[in-house]
Amino acid sequence: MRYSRQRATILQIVQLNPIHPTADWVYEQARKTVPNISLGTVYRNLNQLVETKALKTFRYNNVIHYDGNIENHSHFICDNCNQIFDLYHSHEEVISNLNKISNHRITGGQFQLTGICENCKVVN
Amino acid sequence: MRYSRQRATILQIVQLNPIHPTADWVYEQARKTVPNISLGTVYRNLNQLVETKALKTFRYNNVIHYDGNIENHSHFICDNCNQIFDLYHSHEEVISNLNKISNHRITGGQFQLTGICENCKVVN
DNA sequence: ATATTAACAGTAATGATTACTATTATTGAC
DNA sequence: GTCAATAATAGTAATCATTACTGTTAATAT
Repeated sequence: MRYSRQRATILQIVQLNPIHPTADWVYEQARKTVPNISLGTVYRNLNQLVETKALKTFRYNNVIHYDGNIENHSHFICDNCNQIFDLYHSHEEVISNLNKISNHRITGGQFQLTGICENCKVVN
Repeated sequence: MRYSRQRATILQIVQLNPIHPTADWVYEQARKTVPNISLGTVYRNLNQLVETKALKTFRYNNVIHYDGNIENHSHFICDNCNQIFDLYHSHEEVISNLNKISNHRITGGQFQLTGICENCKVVN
């Protein structure tokens, strides 16, 4: 994999903005640094970065979100403000509990939680 | 909501086939009963049935899957054969545990587990 | 029986993502 | 430093699941 300014920029944008951005958001940001970068380049590089495990992804509302946080964690999405928060808990524990009640060999999983975030709680 | 043969057929197909079918699969089945049903009708009715809580949905691999099982349950997808299985466990317990470690008010969630199913376990 | 209108079939549009292609830029060897 | 080989790019076209639109059909209340 050869160096490119575009890829470096894209990686940095996702890593410095822990808001779980979409390709389109990354594209808009990247244009500030590399004005005529193309959306295709953004998608291609994001996918490469996911492949090399520099980034993670998940899908929410039909759209792929990219995550510079590659630790094992869940996502909590506020029903009120739609912000996406990271949620740290023992995935191993949940998975080992599920393996106790199932005959499958469960090895991984994605947890997407919803509710009201701590900021919106006061209001609602 | 007025009766229609199309909607009745669609509901029955999803309810009788607990394979978490996609709109396209439902469409192909429905054509056997209502030969010139249109894909748009399938989508419209599936969405209506979700709205009236007769069906549930989840997204996997970019595609919406419909589920006649409206009980609270998770999905386990085999990495080997890609079959989607239902997984019953106490969502309440997982959620209450997460609420202990989080300041958000977590009320619901979707759990998508992966691994090797019991059928593929023998081979792999 | 008939008027009202929800639901339909068929088709066009949408929106996120991916594929294609001629051009540009990185990199390793000289 | 120069240059050849080719990975990566910009720009654009294509794809694919899903939704929207429109004139026609059919369910149902009177």
